[in-house]
Amino acid sequence: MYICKVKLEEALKSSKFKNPVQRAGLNVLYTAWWLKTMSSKELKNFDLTHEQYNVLRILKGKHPEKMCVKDIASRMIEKNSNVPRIIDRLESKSLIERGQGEVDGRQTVMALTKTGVTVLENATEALNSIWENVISISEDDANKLNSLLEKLRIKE
Amino acid sequence: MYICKVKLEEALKSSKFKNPVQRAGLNVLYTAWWLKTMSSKELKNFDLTHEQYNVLRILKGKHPEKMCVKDIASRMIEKNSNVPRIIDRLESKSLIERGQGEVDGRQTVMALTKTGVTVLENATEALNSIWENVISISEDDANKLNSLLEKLRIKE
DNA sequence: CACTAATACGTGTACGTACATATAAATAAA
DNA sequence: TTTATTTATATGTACGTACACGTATTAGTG
Repeated sequence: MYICKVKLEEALKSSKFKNPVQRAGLNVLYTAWWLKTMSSKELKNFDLTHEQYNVLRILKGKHPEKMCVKDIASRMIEKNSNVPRIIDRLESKSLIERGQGEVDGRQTVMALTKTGVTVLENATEALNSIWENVISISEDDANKLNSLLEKLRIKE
Repeated sequence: MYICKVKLEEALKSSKFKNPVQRAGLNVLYTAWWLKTMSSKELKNFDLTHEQYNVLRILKGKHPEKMCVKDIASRMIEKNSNVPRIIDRLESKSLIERGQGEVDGRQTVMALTKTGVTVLENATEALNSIWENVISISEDDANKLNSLLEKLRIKE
């Protein structure tokens, strides 16, 4: 049902990898694309992009407290996300409410609206369900995968 | 030296994951961003984006044969890449030469120029070196990682 | 307090993605 | 061969990223 459930060699139509480490790097990039595409297709039903969903999910973590742009940015998966623009779209869809910070006037602070909470809950349910159905890996293997990804990123 | 060499919890400032599978999914997404950002910073020295480099690398695989847009697209990591636009930029930098297909007039075919080959070789050397220095995982673990990523993507 | 530096956001630009649509050429069908 | 369909590519739009720069506000310094 879902696209490109294939070995890396088939996905890239290539079997010329320098070494297992290079193959692993490309495999991570390809798997990330696969995950993101799969999730995006589901989120489209809720008129959300992957990034907009991510911001809503982050806001939910503190709800009903307000968060500022910087705090949201620091929790995004992609660290260079241009949060103000993502916020613009969420606000125009009335999923968040935005205002100026009272303590620090430089800050823009925001929180989920009631609609935002509802949309997020529905989207999360759908997304969790998709992930459960599509990602075929045991909890045990997931733990191993987590450990290896951190080995890849972290020296020592 | 390189950004965000930290556990996922620190990177996302969150430790609330639904289960190891969700954590693994987010870990893949974050690691991919990390790899891509690291590579892009290096490729910038050659005035290339990650995607432009990818197209050059694909063309190199058949060089000096020409390839058409479709063949390149099918080998890209991100399967929705808008190849014609990436090609535009490579052509304007004289890294590839583009023409109409002779066998099939619908096709746009292209090949690396001499400059393209040189730039690619230099960029590849730099990129390989960076990956070797920054990715801290043994070949053995890389093999395990490859196997787990495919377990994640592929049913059965 | 006045002045400077740092910080939080906003915005412009180049590039890329996702997707819909357009166009030309090749292929299939009548 | 004429018409219809498919295929290969190009292009327009909305969205996001990466990065530079501008502006307002706060914090720090003399």
